[in-house]
Amino acid sequence: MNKISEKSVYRLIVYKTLLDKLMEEGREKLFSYELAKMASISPEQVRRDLMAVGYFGSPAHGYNVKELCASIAAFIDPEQRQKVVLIGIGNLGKAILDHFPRQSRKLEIVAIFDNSPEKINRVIQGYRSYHIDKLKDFVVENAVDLAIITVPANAAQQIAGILNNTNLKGILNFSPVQLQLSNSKIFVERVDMMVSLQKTAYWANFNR
Amino acid sequence: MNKISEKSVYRLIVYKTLLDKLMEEGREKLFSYELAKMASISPEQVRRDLMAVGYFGSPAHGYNVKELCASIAAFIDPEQRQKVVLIGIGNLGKAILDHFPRQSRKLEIVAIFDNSPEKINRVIQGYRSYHIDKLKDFVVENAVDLAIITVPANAAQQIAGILNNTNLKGILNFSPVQLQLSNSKIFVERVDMMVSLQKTAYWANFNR
DNA sequence: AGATGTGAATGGGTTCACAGCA
DNA sequence: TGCTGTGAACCCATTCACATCT
Repeated sequence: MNKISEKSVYRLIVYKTLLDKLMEEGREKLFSYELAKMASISPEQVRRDLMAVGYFGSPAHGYNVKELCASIAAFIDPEQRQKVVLIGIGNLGKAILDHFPRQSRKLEIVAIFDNSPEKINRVIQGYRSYHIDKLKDFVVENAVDLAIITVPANAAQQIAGILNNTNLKGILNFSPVQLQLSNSKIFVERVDMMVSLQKTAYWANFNR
Repeated sequence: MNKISEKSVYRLIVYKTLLDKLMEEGREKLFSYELAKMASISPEQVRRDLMAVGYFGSPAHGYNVKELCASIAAFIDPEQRQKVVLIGIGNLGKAILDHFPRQSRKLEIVAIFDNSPEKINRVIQGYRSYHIDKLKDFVVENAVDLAIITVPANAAQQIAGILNNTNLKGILNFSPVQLQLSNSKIFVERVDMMVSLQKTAYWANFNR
């Protein structure tokens, strides 16, 4: 595997999302500048990113949408199906369940967790819910790959402690807390909505 | 104002969030490496970022938490209070209302919008809701600064079109769509939870 | 001694510019 | 002609290394 930057991977996923939609609409080919415009990125950047996936377009006709899509998928999608758990069934957790693509080929939510009695041992939005006490055993026994943390700030580090001693591979952390993990095998991605909002406020006020 | 990078601003906001909590806990001083650890960043990076805000610590005692906090606030917080609207009162919108700091000095949600009859003309989580038809006039008449978009994919571009012709300064876009705006005065920050999840899946599988 | 602030070096990411192709 | 793929140049971000301070 060639080395590739975190940012390129992110953009490839964005391209893939756009291409999926184009494909549905029956689009057959497109040029780098078209994809660039849709993603608000320079055409050179798009071509540079595409070099990594090893699919080549034609100067005359650009890229074949279907083939390009397949090539990017081959590059970014994990080989095996990934088992995902979601922890924290509040509004944010439910929002993610809403957005989660049901027919995703590669990512599957296998269980959801909370500590509130009225939310556990039920089926919520089609997913089976359990108490957090069951989290550790569940992750270990089912070889869960990824966890999405959507619990409030005060509970986040406790969850991290539980997950720290499992074979988990990655965490997507939406809680407003920087998790401290000693297990450096676990990749952690953090998304803090309030930090993003403050960032927006800063740049909106004197952009440039 | 010295030029500063987008990433530095983001980190400064993270520092500020951490320092606020330390201050509440009564912490009085700290060293760069401590802040670095909490933010999972190198100490040099922290010091470099702090150069931009113009607050200087002492080699013997590090930084005074309260003063540093105030300096960062002076640097990143907008001068005026910013009026914010939220568009889309689904689970995601409600999640943001949950997380929104009520006593924020600088950011204030002044109204929320949706197109569903049972969600409008009410008070939801303490915020007044209106139909999207009212959005444009509201933004213009109240000189709204920022908009948070949490509507589904199919409605997002329509909202962007409405906001495009206002004096709005920034948009935080949570919808899974790259908004096309002709008004380049508007700063747009995009957060796509599903792209973040796929990114996590990629790096979790062969991290490094 | 053990921090800080910062010039200099390094490393990565993006854009430029152009050869090559249909 | 008008695109693609890509070396080279440029630019920005991070880290190193060290003079400086208490």
